[in-house]
Amino acid sequence: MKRRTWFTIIAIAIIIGVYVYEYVLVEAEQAEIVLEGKEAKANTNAFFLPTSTTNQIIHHNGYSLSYSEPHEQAEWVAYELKKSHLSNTNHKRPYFEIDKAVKTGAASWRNYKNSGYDRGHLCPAADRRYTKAAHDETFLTSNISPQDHQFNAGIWNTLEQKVRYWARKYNGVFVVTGGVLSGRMKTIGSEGVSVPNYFYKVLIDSNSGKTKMIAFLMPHKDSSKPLYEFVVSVDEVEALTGIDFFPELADELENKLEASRSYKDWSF
DNA sequence: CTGTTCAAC
DNA sequence: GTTGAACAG
Repeated sequence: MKRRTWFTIIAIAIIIGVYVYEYVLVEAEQAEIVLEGKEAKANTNAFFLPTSTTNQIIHHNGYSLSYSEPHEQAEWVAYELKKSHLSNTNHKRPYFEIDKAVKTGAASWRNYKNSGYDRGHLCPAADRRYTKAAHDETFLTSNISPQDHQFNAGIWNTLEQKVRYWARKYNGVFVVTGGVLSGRMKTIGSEGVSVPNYFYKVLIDSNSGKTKMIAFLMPHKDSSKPLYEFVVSVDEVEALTGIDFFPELADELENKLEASRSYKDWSF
């Protein structure tokens, strides 16, 4: 054979080799994500997970989420905030990363760049400070929603601090949170990330005596009102979002707790 | 705590 | 790209 023919054969072999190598890498990565998901699921209190209206639930080690592809964000993020999770350790704030576990492709952080909106955490970084890994895991684009800075640093931040206060006081709480992804919404970035008009937070405590719930629904703007002014029933959040929050709970208890908008069992 | 921006390496 | 400091509520 001519030397040129050999060059051609070797060149083709190299190209094929690279493709096969990359294919194997991607497969291995996917397998790893699935495995991580399974391990993570074992860590989460699956009993309290809501239903997914989007059919795409993802389990990370520190939280689970249901991703809405049309809105390029999670419809809910859920996690258990144990008393033992509360930590004062400081970790350096990392860059946000695209969540590779989202099969339909999670939003890029670039959508938020110069959008005028914060990359607002759903599972707050401050709730996962017990390890660096747990902290950094909250910096995935599947865990953020566009939030007005005054809102995020204001009333929403106040609510997040109250959740930590309750986790301390009641020996842990289970948290479900997200933006209300319905109605007319503004979008940001080339991928069209929806800007929710409301954010909600639903809590359940089954660690300190009788099971209790509380839900908050907040317009996406800062407020100086007291937190309890934003308390609604879980049923109201369900009606707005289409999410069924605690389907595994015994129906009688679920119906009773979710219909109530009383906050007498929660100390402010 | 919640974040963003900008300069230097 | 990474890192660190300054800034704002």
